[in-house]
Parts: sequence; structure tokens; C-alpha cells
Amino acid sequence: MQKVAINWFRKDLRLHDNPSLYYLSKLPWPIINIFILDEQENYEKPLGGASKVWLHHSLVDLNKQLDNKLLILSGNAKYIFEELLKKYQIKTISWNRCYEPWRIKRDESLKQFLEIKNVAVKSFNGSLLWEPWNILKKDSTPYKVYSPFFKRGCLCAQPPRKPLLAPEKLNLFDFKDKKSALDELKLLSSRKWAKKISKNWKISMAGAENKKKLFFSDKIFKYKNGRNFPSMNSVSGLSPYINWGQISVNELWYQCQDLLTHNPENPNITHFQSELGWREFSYNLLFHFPEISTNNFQKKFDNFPWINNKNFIKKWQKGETGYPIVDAGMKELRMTGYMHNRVRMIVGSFLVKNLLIDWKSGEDWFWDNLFDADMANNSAGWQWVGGSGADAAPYFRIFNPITQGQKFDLNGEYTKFYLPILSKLPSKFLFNPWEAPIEIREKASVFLGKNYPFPIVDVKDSRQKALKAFKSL
DNA sequence: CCTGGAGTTGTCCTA
DNA sequence: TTAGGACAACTCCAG
Repeated sequence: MQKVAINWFRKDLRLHDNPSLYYLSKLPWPIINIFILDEQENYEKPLGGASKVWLHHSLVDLNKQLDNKLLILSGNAKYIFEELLKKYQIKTISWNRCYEPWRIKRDESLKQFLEIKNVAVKSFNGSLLWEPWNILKKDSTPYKVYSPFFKRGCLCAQPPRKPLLAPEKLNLFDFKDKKSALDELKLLSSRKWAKKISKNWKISMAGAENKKKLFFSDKIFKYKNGRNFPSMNSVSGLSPYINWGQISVNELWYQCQDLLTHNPENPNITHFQSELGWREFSYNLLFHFPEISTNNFQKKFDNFPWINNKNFIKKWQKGETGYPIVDAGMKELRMTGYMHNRVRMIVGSFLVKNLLIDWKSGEDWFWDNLFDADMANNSAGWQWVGGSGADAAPYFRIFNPITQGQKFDLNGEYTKFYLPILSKLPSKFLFNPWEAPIEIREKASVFLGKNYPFPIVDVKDSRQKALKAFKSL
């Protein structure tokens, strides 16, 4: 039997700074590169629609980079490896670690199974700057507050791993009896929507590299403040690439370190690093408190009197709440598979604190529609917005969608782009069109209840209701 | 065990 | 028009 090594690609779809692949490239055996669509092993949260679209294009690209020798399969990983063991003498199987609770469990039992079969199993850290089990307080319990987690925990720990280069030479095993092609995974179930949301993205390693270059050459120097303004395009936009590993956070981290040597203590650069720190924090929470993806972190929220009005959920999803900044955000999500961070907070606050809908409904919708849908970030983010999370926003912090619009979308560029129907409205009324005199609305061809909805709730009333409900906990 | 300071992202009212 | 304080109290964390 042919001796081989297997590199199992998961959420590390890149050749550079890939510890697992790098390791195998130094061994004498030809490498079978494999990707397994294993979402059916995660009953609770199978991949969302947008994630599948991103994955599809990513796999096309990765396969190309690997000379068309990527083996793409779908199903239960254990059975798949069992089959491969019948055909090959597998010396080593190696992968980069994932941190979702279901994967940790699955990988553990898989490791045992493979070791019994005399396969050497290796796993590496390819996606976190610090391993969650290494960042603990002095009493060796995990952190629950971001600032000490990052400042004391991360920054005082061993510095992150330095990035690796792509292996110079890869001895790729030519897998002749490919059974499943990418198309059989049916990742593009709705081609029309898939096409629409992919339009603004180059979903490939080259696309990732471009976006990264663009960010580091210029945008990062306005990051700290610019990131608050959705029309400024000052955010990195790297999250989907980070999610699937086309970009390595270690590379980002050390690129920041490099920049910092020429721009010491530049607050824009350190701010971006601290955003990477938030990702670490989310993973830290998910690792130490795996229930956060389904349960309120603060138990008292289990008694919260949510009003799970289905009609409101629908309107929120479609961007028909009557609050332009909220609706624009929800349209951005459906149109591009992405939403600006500032707007994520606004639509999140609105769903939870004005519509009184459980954060899980929001989490589900984001999971299905975001290219960067990531279990750790998504649950931690929503619990933060909802007030039920670790170190969450205090309950009285309720965003006002009118004020937020006026403050962060000053000239309405963002809102008008996603809601062209409002483009002729004077900025004074852009975020509260129902308060505009009827003549002004008519002149701008805005007909409330016809081509743009009336607000579905009153923010003042609903704010008071939310405050009361939170107090009752 | 005790103590004190601090805690991503806001809003509203009042003077 | 603008700046400052109230909003509530609790838990986390380090010394």
C-alpha cells in the first residue's frame, strides 16, 4: 500500500502560515490534501447559507492552488478516514485546530480512533493568537472581562507564534479516484442570491491578499475613528477571510507590530490589534463556557419577558422597520453578506431592546447571512448587544436609531445607498421620515406606508418598556 | 479575606 | 448650544 500523509483543511484555507501543511511538507510522504464538509456532525448549527457560498468559492480557489489535487468530500469524518485507511498506509494525519465545542469533541474521539489504527495524529494552532487554555487569571480561572483579558492576559503572555512561509515544495499526492466534486456538495443552493452577495468580494487567497494590502497601506491609519462611520469604508473588511483562514491572524498581528516600529504607539494600529483581541476574547469565552452559543451567559436573563413577535422578526430581517439606519443595515446584510460593525450594533440593539426579541433570533439570522459567520464571534457579539453576555453592555445602554444615524452617517451616504427610495429626503429627516412634513415627503417621493414603512414601534415607548423589563430581572 | 477601582461602542435631561 | 451628570448596581480583577 502507498504510504501517504493527510493534511485536513478545515477553517485554514491557505497555504502560507499553515502550521499543519508546513509540518507535513517536511516529512517524506506525499500529501493528500482533503476537505470534508462535516457540518452534519454539528446538529445544532449547520453552516449558514452565506458561509456555504463563501466556502464554495474558497474551495474552488484552494483546489486551483493545489494543482487540482484537493480531495473534497462530504460526510462524517470518521467514516471517511476509515475508508481512506483501507486504501492507503496513512503515516500521519495532521490539521489545524478548531474551537467550536462540537468540533473539539469530535476531534478528540477521532484522534483516539486514528491512534488505535496506528496513525500519528498532529494538531496545530493555526487560527488563534493565544490558546484559550493559556490565558487564565492568576487563580487559573478564565477571564470574563475584556480589558484585563487582553491587557494582562494576552499582552503579558508569550507573544503569538511568528507566521510561517508557504512550503517551498509540496509533494502532492495525485488523487486519481476522486469521488466527489465540489458541485456535489451543493453549496450554492440559491445561485441568484449567491451571485448577488458575492459580487463585491474576491473570494480567494489573492482576494484576501489584496484586501489586506489595501488595509495596511492606508485605511489602518484612520481606523480608530473611521471604523465608526459606515460610509467611510475605514474598516478592514477582512472578517470573512479571517473566518475561513484565507488570512492568518498571526500575519495580521505581526504586520501591526512591524508598522508599530515605524509608528510607535499609533492608536489606530493598536486599536486594530485590540479588535483582533476581541476575537480572541470570544474564542476564550466559547472555549471555557461552551454554552454561550445557546444559553444566556448571565442566567438571570432566562427570565426575561421577550416578546417574540414573528411579524417583527420578519420586518427586521427584511429591513422594513421604518427606521432607515436599521433598514439600511439589514439590506446591506442581504445584499452583500456583510454588515458594518457600527450598524451591527444598531440593528442588534434595536431587535433586542426596542422590539424585545430574544438575541437568539438575531444570532440565527446573522449566522445564515453573514460571510463572516463565526460561532464564537456571533454568540459573544449578540450576547454583548443583548446585555446577557460576559462584560456586556449595561442594560440602560439602548441605541437610538435616529441619533445613531445622524451621528455616524452624517450625510446619509450609507443609508441612501441601501435605501435609494429615501435618496431625495433632506438630511434633517432622513433618519425619521415620519416626522417630516407631508409636503417634504411628497417632494422627495417618499410615501409612508406605500414605498417606505411607518416605524413599527415607537423608540421612546419601546425604550421605556425595555428598561422596565430589564429592571424586573 | 478584604478593598478599591474599573468596566468597548449610549441617551436623556438639566442647567 | 453644550457640557455634565444620572442611569444601578454588580461583578470582576488585582493587590
